[in-house]
Formats: sequence, structure tokens, C-alpha cells
Amino acid sequence: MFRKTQHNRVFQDLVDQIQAAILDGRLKPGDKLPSQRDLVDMFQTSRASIREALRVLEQKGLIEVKLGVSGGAVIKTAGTESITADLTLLMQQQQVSFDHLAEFRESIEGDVAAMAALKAAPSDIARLEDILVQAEACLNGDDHTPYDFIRMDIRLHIALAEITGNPVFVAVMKMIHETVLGFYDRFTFRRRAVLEENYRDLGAIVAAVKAGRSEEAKKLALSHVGRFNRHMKNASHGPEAPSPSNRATPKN
Amino acid sequence: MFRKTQHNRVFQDLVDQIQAAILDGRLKPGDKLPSQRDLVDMFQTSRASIREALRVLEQKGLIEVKLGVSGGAVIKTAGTESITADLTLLMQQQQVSFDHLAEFRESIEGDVAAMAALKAAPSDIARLEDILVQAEACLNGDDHTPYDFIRMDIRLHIALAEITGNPVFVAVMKMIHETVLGFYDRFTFRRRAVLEENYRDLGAIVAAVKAGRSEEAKKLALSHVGRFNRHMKNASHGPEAPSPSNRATPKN
DNA sequence: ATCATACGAATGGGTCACCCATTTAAACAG
DNA sequence: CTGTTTAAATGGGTGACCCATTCGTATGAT
Repeated sequence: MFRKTQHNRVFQDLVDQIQAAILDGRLKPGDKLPSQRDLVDMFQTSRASIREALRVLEQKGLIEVKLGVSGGAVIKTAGTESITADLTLLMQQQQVSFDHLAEFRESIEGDVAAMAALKAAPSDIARLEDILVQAEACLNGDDHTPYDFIRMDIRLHIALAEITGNPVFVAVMKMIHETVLGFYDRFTFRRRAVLEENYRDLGAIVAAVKAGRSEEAKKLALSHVGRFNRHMKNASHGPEAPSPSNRATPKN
Repeated sequence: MFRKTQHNRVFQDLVDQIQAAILDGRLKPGDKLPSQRDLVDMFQTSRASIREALRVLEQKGLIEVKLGVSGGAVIKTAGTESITADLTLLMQQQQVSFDHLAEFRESIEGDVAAMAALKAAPSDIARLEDILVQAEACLNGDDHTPYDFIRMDIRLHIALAEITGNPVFVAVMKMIHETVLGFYDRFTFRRRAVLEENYRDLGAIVAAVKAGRSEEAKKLALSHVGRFNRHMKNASHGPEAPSPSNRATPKN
């Protein structure tokens, strides 16, 4: 039951030690780790092992490695990026279908909108309305690009999640929308009427949030998501079932 | 806009390629990657870079590396381990609190129970009832271990998610519960009355699912989760805010 | 023949001594 | 004072090498 002698690999020890230092607060975001060569001296190990450890910490999203003199590994501010990437990965592995995502969205977006309506501060409202303005620009601007409008749609939904103040909702929301984005390559909306309907939905949701009407926001978000999903379904006339495009996890 | 020459690090290219092969299905769980030295020949790179790539893939939970002759890197079955580890990490960084998780649970578990009530097949009911029997054994058996009962509680909730047929719910549910489990080291339930109340809740939920009463199942699940969260809150009388035990990411 | 032991090959883990590209700051020329 | 060059420190990368683990196989005693 006791662990075997030296059963830990060297790089794992390094990862544990550095991670513990970060979690204990001995290393704060923005702090810089010693150079790889100094770490070699400190830990009495080889540079390759040091680098494997840094690679793992980097992948975990705990540090960021920069090049050049006085570059090095700096402790990153905690964020939800890595977990979003991992969940996206899991979804791709498990062959999650668009219907699965749609069902999940319908379960969660209503609650998010309702919570946002209860918690929104004036600055939050301003941010939402700013996104609305940008969305309208994408809709009516000269360079009318449906893809940009969708980006704004997603930004608004994530903004709602951020208003809840709950990072779990933010992480899950980002994950869902980033994965959904993978479907747009095939089923991009080209009908302007659909986009306009979408825009009106967003405006109504923001108005309800602004007024603090949580139940109304919830109902609007639900019908919005439901209608969106139906449009996506109608747009999918392809031979096989929709599946996300096979790009690797982006920007990781 | 085009990426700079060789802007990718070598190990990142390797990670992307191998990961894409796994996600495409060209590499299936159980398959074994070539040996590190063969990969050196195939990719025309150094062994150190190969190993950094394998380390990252290992950390992502995509492969498992074994020692000895005819050891090597085997593709792992998709799992939620790495995601759970990441979420645990976030919680340790105090970015996610128990309250956040609790709020999220209350948002999602009701819908899961309702969907399960609508979709449950007789075999699903049998499985739920089997779990109930085991939970009762943990409660009344000679070796009365609260921890085992909690495991059964979690198994039942995950079983409900599986009945929905939606892998997104399953993944999210596993993630949440496995993370919540990290709190039990400090706030283990020792009062038998709480456990019994929990058990009655579960029985009622299963009964509602069996009868196909989705709304009733939803309400029961909501009150169950809400009461559970209140108990957890009351149990936390410690000086500081509840935070998961500081063990490193388990078995990763 | 059978079983136990010893050996050797292949593998991942680890180390060392290098070299290169990038980046910054100091030194220098105008 | 300004712009340019240069040197140093850093992370990225490579190849040769050794070690511990593991397993198949050969060897040998029974």
C-alpha cells in the first residue's frame, strides 16, 4: 500500500512541487520562475526533466513560457481556458452530436439568463447593450458577415454567464459555444431573416435582464435557443449526421 | 494573418498530429503508439521533443505510458479524469467555490431528473433500484461507512444522467460530483440522520422516475440538492472558507 | 520433459554537452 | 542625443549515452 521506492518520475515531482507553491500562494500570478538552467541547479536534475515539467505546467494553464532574455516561465492568472479546451476535447472524443449540445443548451441557458437578470449591475447592462450595438453593426454594416454576427451572439451569451458571477457557468458556456462554433462551417446561416430574428431575440433578452424580470429572461432565452436549434436542424440536409469539424483544439 | 515561419514549437506539432489522429479515429483506444525511437525516425525530430509531446498528451489524458519492453504509449479510453483534475485545480486556486458548484448543481440536476423520468427504460429503472439497494446496504450494513454511501449517491446521480442518453450531461455530472467529492475529506457526514434523509430523497426520486412523473422528479431532485448543499454549508464551521484538500491532482 | 533461473533485447526514464533563434540591454559610432 | 551594433541570457532543440524495468528466450538442473 505504501508507494514503491522512487515511484514518482522526476518531472512529476517538479510539477507537484511547483504546483504546490502556486496553490499555497508562495508563487503569485505574474511571478517569474527561475531560468531553466537555474532550476537545474536548484533541483539537481537535468534540463530535459525541467522542461518536461514546465511543459506539463504550461498545458495545465498554470504558467506561460516566453522567449528571449529575461523571458522564462511566468505564473498565469487563473482562468477557465484549459478546462474549456479539455471539455471540448472530451466532446470531440465522445462523438457528441449537435442534438446533444442543443439539449444541454436548452437546459442551462434559461437559468443563466434568469440569474443574470437578478444580479446584473448597471455596468453589466451597458456591456450587454454594447455587444448588441456591435451585433447590429455586423448585421447592417457594409461588410455583412454572418460569421461575425454569430461571434457577437456568442459573446452575449458568455457575457450573461459572466454576470452570474459563477465561473462554472462561464466555463461551461464557453465550452458549449466553442464546440457549437465547429458546426458553423457546415451550416452557416445565409438567410438574413434568420439572423434578424436572432438579433431581435437578443435584444429582448437584454431588455428583460435590464428590467430585472428573471422569469421573462428565462422564457426568452429558452425560446431563443430552441428556435436557433430548429434552424440549425433545418439547415442540416447533409448526407450524414452533423459532427464537429475535425480541427484540433484551437490556440492551445 | 498567416502564421509566422515555423511558429509552432516542434512538440506542439506532434501533439496536434497525434491528437488529430486520435480524434479522427485513426487511433482507437487500446492502440499503441510506436516506440519513442521509432517516432524519432517517423517525425525526423529528437527524442526529447517526442517525449515532451507524449508528456502533454499524457497530461491531457489521451494516452498512458507504460514501462518495459513492449511497453509504450497506449491510447486511453475517453474519460473525465483530466477535466476533473483541472476543475479541482481551479477550485484550489480559489476561483471556484463550493457555492459555485452548488449553484450549478441546482441548475442542472432538476432537468436531468426530469429527462430521465421521460426516457427511462425498464432496464434503467432496474439499475437505479439496484443502486438504491447497495446504498441501503452501505447505510445499514455492519461496516457502516458514510463515504461508501456518498459514492452510491453519486453513482445514482450519474446513472440518471446516463439515462438521458446525452453524453454532455454525463460528462458534466461526473465532473461536478468528482470535484465535490474533494470536499468530503473535511465535511464528511457523520450524522446518521442526514444520511437517512438523503437515502429517502433518492428513493423518492427513483420512484418518480419509475412512474414517469418528470415534474415530480425535477422538484424532488431540486429539493434534494438544495438540502444537501445546506447541510454541507452547516458542516463547514471552519475558520476559513471551504476549500478542497490540498492533495495534488489524484492519480494523474 | 519440466520447471526454474539467467541472460539479453527493447522500452521508457534520465543526463550531458552542445548548438540555434529570439530578445533585451549595454556598448558604441555618428 | 540618436540610431546601430554587439554581447549576453534565455528558451527551443538535438544527438549520444547510460540506467531500470520488463519480457521473451535460452540455458541448465532436476
